[in-house]
Amino acid sequence: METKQISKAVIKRLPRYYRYLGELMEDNVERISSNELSKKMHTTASQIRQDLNNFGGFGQQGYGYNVHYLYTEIGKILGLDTVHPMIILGAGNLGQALANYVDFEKRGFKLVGIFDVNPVLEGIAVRGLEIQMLSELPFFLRENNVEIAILTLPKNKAKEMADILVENGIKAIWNFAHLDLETPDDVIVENVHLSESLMTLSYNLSKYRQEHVE
Amino acid sequence: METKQISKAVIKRLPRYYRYLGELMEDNVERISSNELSKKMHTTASQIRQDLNNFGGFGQQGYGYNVHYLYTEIGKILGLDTVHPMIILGAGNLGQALANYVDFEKRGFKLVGIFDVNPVLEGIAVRGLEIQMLSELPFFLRENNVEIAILTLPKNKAKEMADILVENGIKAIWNFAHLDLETPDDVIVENVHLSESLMTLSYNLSKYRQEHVE
DNA sequence: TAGATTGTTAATCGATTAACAATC
DNA sequence: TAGATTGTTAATCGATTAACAATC
Repeated sequence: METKQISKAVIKRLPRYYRYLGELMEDNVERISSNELSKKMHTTASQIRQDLNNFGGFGQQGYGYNVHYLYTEIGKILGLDTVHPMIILGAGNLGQALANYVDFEKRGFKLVGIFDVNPVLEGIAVRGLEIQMLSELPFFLRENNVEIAILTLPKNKAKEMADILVENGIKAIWNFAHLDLETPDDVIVENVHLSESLMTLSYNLSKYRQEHVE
Repeated sequence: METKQISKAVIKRLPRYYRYLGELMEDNVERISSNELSKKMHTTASQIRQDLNNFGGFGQQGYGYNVHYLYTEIGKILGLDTVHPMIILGAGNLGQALANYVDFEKRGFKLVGIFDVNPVLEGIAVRGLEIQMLSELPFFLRENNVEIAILTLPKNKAKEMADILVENGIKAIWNFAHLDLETPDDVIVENVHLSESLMTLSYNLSKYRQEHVE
């Protein structure tokens, strides 16, 4: 349907615009020009205008952008105007940390289930939800409407569970496991590879050290 | 000193090469060609050769790359051959999750301290380290050699603490707080904005839905 | 030696920045 | 109307892919 393909780079920047606009709203700023915003965000006004115009003309010549309007529109583009039921697979520290992120629910990401393999955890409540056994997952998926699955399981288990998720019609996986999931094209996977992020940091640190040896 | 500037895109790919090479080693694969590796990783052989040649000629014509050698060399480039003492600021679920990542220590990222504001947590042991009060941080930094600080504090507190870290000579911050830190140029900041990652997922989900309405 | 595959240069593609006419 | 600032086209820059000579 949509033919105009929007680049990944643009999409990755949208949530950051959204965050800055939210802060401007908190500061009761009513309007902002691409130039002012570019200074705040350490980017170029040109990029901001180009990015936004992928989705429509949200501004007004001679005026700039209405902060509240732009915030709402970017929210819609990001799909934050609808509820996304989600489940967490893996109730370890990371899974529990994500379960307790208050901001998520505020943005429409509603946690409806949390699962683990460890029988010791069964029935323990996290954010008002009792931890269920992973073996109950297929049944749960058939009985409930779930959009997003968060994978905070170890590598092997994650791979296995990804297959089960796909079989049961899950269309989006937020993957924290250290592997690249092999899923059909119509399943959206967003990876968070924490160790890779830390290695990037380490690279920059090492490079800096090398360049500044006395 | 070093003048050849290596692009951020290349650096972001290095940890992924490192991961795949590690898996190949586990499978006892001795050598691999850029072409074979490109198929495994869903990228192009050309990109792999270009990326690696930023750092030197690690391969051999007619043979390919020795897996173990390349793994070790990329490890060195990423600074994984030295120990990086690090501290965690924020002993909530996320901080504790990161503290318990076994893989980090294996790669030289050695946790030497964990701090929080909450007095209730004081003295509780996480991975063999007693949680300390954030007020003790400046003293700790003067007495101990710390390279990396992991920020898993809420926004406001994170901003305040970043200043203290910089004042006390910390050169690298792994930032999980939902804000862009304002730090001097010689301080390396690597951001993990989880909510932005989830919004990207949400965008793709919404777009997919729009394109497939019955 | 012949075959394979790298390292590297050249061509293409895409993303960012600059410029400016349109318009509020 | 004059000034400001967008939306958009054109120019530049950088990154990816293709091609091939070098060489193991």
